[in-house]
Amino acid sequence: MTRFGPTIRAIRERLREEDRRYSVRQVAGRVGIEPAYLSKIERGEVAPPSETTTVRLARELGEDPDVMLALAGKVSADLQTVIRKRPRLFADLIRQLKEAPDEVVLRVVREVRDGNW
Amino acid sequence: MTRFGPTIRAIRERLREEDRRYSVRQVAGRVGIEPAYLSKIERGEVAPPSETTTVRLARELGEDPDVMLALAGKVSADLQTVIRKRPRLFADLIRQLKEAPDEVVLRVVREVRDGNW
DNA sequence: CGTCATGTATCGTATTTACTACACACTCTT
DNA sequence: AAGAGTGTGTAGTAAATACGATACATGACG
Repeated sequence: MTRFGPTIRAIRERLREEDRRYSVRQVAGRVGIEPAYLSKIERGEVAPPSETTTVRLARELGEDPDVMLALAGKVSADLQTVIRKRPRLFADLIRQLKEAPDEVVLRVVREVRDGNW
Repeated sequence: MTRFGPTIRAIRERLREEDRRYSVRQVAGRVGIEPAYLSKIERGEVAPPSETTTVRLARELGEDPDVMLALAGKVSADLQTVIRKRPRLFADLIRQLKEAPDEVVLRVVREVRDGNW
């Protein structure tokens, strides 16, 4: 059901065509897990790894951690912390934006970024 | 470390002063857990319960589920789903609003609610 | 005084999460 | 042809999660 593994594999293999340092073994080594484990992750034989491992993997492969976490079915712990500090506010906000088109969300992001509060 | 248990206890005891149906046993019964378990939760002897149980408990006690989940150190699964569908967008938005005062967030919520997209 | 309800102590467990360790077969290079 | 490197199969595990079941002591109540 999860496309996490295959996606990782695709990205790694793409990188590997230009750089031999992107073998299962070497990547696993740099990320700090066992090669056999990475292999299983890539084939979806096991569930996606922990947040920490997922983020390290994302960085190693030059991908956006938040996107990879999403593929792994997770939401970064630091985002959760922000939400948990003001649950009503953020719950409302997120539910409000649930169906909103990308542009609307983007406009809000920019508005707040540039906003002089 | 977690104020979840004591908060639940306080709320339940307050309700109980006016209604005997808010004993550990009866509440546990309606929520669908063992009284002994609820007792341990309230005293913080065990970690806060699962999302499902937390939400049922919140409803039973007339409290906001999102707030109770926050106290339990969790973020509602449906909010996480929303975020996971557009991780970059929502990650940006939330980090952007991390330090923003309540009013600013509130203004955004209203703006989007009334917005005619 | 008996019984009924209260909260709690104790013990146990199924399931999930997140991995490690080792060995093996195959391929590629030199 | 030998060695290095490649991916993977198999087996196992420590820790966390999320509870259930039973029994027990205490106090209130009629």
